[in-house]
Amino acid sequence: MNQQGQPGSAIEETLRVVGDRWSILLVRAGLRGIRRFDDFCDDLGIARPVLTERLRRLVKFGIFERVKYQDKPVRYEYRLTEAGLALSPALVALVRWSEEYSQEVSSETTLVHAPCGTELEQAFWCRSCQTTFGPHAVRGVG
Amino acid sequence: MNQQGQPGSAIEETLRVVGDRWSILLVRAGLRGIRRFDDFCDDLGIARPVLTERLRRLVKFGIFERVKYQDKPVRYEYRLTEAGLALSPALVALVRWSEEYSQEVSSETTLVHAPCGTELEQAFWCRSCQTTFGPHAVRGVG
DNA sequence: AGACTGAGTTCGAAATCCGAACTCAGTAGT
DNA sequence: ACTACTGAGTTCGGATTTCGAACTCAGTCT
Repeated sequence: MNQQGQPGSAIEETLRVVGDRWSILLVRAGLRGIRRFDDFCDDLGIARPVLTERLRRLVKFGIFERVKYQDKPVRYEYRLTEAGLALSPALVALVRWSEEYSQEVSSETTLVHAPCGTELEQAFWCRSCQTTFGPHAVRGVG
Repeated sequence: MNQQGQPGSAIEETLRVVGDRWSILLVRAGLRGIRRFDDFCDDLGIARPVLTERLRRLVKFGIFERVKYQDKPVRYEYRLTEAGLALSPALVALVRWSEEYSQEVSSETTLVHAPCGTELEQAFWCRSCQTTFGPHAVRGVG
């Protein structure tokens, strides 16, 4: 609603880190338990040089950490940090969107509350009102 | 991403549509009220040929619609559809992430619960448990 | 020795992106 | 009528990014 030309808004900020064709997919793979270079490679079909560069950047921005898991031949793997895990609301939002609006693909519900198996809903939470609410009640998107 | 026209998961599905460097930014611009070709161009600093191609694709996937708003010299503008609007939870998630974890830029809180002005939190909601919960308790992301 | 593992690098070819200049229909001013 | 301007694009050559395939390098297994 306003056109203040700030240097970089919050979204631009975030997209500078994960706004390419692969980063979000890498985070998702990480959430699914994938950690090793070759496994990322096989799972996503990403070209190896691109994977190298992408992982390096995600490490630099604190989304993955490069951890030595073996000494004899030195080997590293990539684990999601807390910041990386914190991207999951965005992933969930993207999954839900495709389930609801994507024209292709039969979308079964794939996201559930682990303890009870119930389909999850995404909501915003207001601490002071103690209520959940939807996107229409959000002010300041962007 | 799998080879060829494989079904692909929900996220891959979504990212095939909005998973490039500009599309999310275009949606955000749309949310801020921008509709005209030149205005998208100026606001984002996107190259014109790329903007042309991107808008065409987003229209094809039902996120924007191309609307004639004038006859004499025929002119079109681009408006977000309902499906486009429905991407806002994802945008919100990205904004929140940068506010919380991005190392650069002083991030003031920009997203609030409109009725009361309190900073919002994003959470998952289980209808049957009647509780909110965090990413750790989500099963099946992707 | 020879084959294998796993995290990368190197390579040239192909796809994308870029800014700048151009098009095209109509409008406004002198 | 001539010029300048508007707004939604298109065309151009050059720069950047991505690609797949093959290679490296240390150590291990048989």
